[in-house]
Amino acid sequence: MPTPPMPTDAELGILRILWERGPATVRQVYESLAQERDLGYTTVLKTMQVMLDKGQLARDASERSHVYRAAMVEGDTKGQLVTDFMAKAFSGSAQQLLMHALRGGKTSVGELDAIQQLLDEARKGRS
Amino acid sequence: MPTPPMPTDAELGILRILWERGPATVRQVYESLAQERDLGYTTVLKTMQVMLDKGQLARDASERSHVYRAAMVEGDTKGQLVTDFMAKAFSGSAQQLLMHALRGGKTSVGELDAIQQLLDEARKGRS
DNA sequence: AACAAAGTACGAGATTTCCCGTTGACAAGC
DNA sequence: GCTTGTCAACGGGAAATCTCGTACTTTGTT
Repeated sequence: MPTPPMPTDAELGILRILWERGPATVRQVYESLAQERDLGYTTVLKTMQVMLDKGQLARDASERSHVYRAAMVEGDTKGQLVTDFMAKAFSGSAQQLLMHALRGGKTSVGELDAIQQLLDEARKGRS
Repeated sequence: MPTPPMPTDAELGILRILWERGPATVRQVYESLAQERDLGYTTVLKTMQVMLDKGQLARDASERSHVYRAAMVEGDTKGQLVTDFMAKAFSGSAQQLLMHALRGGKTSVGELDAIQQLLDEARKGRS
């Protein structure tokens, strides 16, 4: 009730689509997800209905095709997710987290610049 | 076992202890874990036995109290974990990951410095 | 030798997660 | 009016996960 529970993996996949595309129907979400992995339409529908019950999603049911959207602030949810993951896997160390995130060298130079900017801002907040 | 599967949450808790303390007996892991949350000795034992079967842990059974250790390279496992998480929650964006990790301002100045160093090294690898 | 303490092995219940088939409502076109 | 297609609703099943109780084994102590 007051605190919607942490999304499961399947739920996170749906949230990610809604975060990227904005409010969407079940079919739109389904078609995005089906490109990544094999699953049925009713599976997505059921999951989104459950998420509606949990308070993770909200919807506009005025039209025949209901339009769903993420119910919570995107940044809050993501922050909670990463904090939880950081605690579970890295004992809460942001340094370790980034170290292993940059490993593999998949991060572009542009992204590195953006990270630099984030870092500068975080520094200002401390001093 | 070609590919040891991704650790579950409970398994990750055990791995984290072993990464921090090095090889340990079930009782030692149990006592560390019991400080964080409430659970039984046999629960930890059983989980570690399952992990042994899966190839996530290895053990020295020559002594009466078996000594367990993480079977895979710590860095590889952590890298895989963070890559997977980054894909699921942030569509693979390291920038978004760090942005939400630094949110909340729990990161110390010393850690920020260490992150800066990581960033510089990553930059060198690109240019 | 008998007993107690500590540890492992085994099995299994409870819960969560994930997935889909089926059904019924509704609308559009013939 | 009947058929066809789309969608939400519902129920439930299979698998993974987490947890613990019980039984057996080994070691040490009296």
